[in-house]
Amino acid sequence: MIKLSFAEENYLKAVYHLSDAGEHDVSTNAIAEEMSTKAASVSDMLRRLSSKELVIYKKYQGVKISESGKKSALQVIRKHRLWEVFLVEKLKFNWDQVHEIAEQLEHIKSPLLIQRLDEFLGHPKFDPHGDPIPDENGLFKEKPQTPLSEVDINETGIVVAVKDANPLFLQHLDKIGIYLGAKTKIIDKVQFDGSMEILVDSKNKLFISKEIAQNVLVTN
Amino acid sequence: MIKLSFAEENYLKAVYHLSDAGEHDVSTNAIAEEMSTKAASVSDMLRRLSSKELVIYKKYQGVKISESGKKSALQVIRKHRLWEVFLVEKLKFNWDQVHEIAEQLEHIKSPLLIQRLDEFLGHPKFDPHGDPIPDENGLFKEKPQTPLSEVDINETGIVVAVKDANPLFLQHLDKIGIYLGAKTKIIDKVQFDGSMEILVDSKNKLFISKEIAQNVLVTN
DNA sequence: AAATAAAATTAGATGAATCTAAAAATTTTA
DNA sequence: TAAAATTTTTAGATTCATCTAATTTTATTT
Ligand SMILES: [Mn+2]
Ligand SMILES: [Mn+2]
Ligand SMILES: [Mn+2]
Ligand SMILES: [Mn+2]
Repeated sequence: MIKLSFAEENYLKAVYHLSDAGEHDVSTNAIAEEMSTKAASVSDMLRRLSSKELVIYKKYQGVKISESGKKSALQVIRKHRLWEVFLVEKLKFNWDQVHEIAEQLEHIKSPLLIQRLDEFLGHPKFDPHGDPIPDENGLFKEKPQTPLSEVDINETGIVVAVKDANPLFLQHLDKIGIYLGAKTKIIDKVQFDGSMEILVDSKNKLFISKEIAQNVLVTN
Repeated sequence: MIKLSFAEENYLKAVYHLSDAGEHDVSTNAIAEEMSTKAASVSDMLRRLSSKELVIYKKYQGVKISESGKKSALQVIRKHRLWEVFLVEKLKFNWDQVHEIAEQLEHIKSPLLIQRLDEFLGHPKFDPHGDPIPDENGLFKEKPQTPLSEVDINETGIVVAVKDANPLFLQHLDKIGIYLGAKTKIIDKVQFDGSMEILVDSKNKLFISKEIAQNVLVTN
């Protein structure tokens, strides 16, 4: 695996995520949006990544991540999520504070460091947002998960992940008492606006908006 | 404190170290040597650092670090040394393995991260090589230290630091049984080549070269 | 004090990564 | 399907950090 620049790693991660792990093609504009940059910069970078065979790129036709690109992206994602676990478990950060710092730490190059960090953390399988941590070979398994918005009335579930790591969203979840591991039961759903009433841990009754319901993932 | 690039931080550190904490001026060639780069690149960077008032630079006259430059350099050094402690104390790295990785980690920008790391490590005052760790304000105190080469026959001491963090040197110290905290007593000194015979922890008799003796620092 | 050597700076290139503005290709709509 | 709108790429700059080669300044020798 060749040594990539921070920018190359960030682009690869964006292509990987936007393509749903390499399932479908990704547009230049989608990447520009995700990375808060300009389409022209994206075109330029795609040309470079393509010449290194990290992506499959045909001008005007969108881009796909290659096998070697996917491998690199997964290692960066592994590092990102392990560092997030470290920050929360060891340094007592809140889950809304870790993403930004992990964006930097994910680019540190030292396989031994990551191996030791993984051991130190006890080989965690999920990060503080419920996202799976790939192993050294890029392998991982997801928990089965459904957005609260799609759960039926009277059904129960356990919160296993959040779809978005936006700090404001996470802080809001903190405030209303939703966290990974919380037990949920759907009490009522409002067809009109997609909001719902739920019971958390058999004691807290909450009204949540459609936006919240769509971004909280549960298993049953 | 403005945000500096990795390169700027590395140059500032080099100027700080080569000038003995800002005591005297530093030559362009010395910096180039220290950083394994070319004098032309150094001149260029000094011009840029000077325009940001991080160094005091007069063409052909050498460079001095400014007060704000010193402040920045000390924060990078603080991060470097805290990360080294983390790697050794928590991730079980050997003291010869940590410098390279800390060279990367020292550039992570997050004051809160460093504050938390410092707490997590129990506010260490020295790094794995015996170097002092500056506090948030850049303040630190050195242990009084003398190179073994300057200790008189029959005098004892405790190893408190090493002058060089070169992995080969540190591995050699491991092999012969010299470590931070070891008790030393000078048995004999050879005028001819500066080598000496010492007793470590009252039981291991060692012959060490001048090079070793000059780079092992003790207190009495 | 010249001549020579050494050290340092400048000139001019290069490669990454970004940008704005203009041009080209593709998609949508009328 | 032709026109309009949108998306994407290219052209041309800019900034940072580096390099080699040439020039200039300073230091050391005869
Ligand atoms: Mn990143
Ligand atoms: Mn995460
Ligand atoms: Mn560094
Ligand atoms: Mn050190």
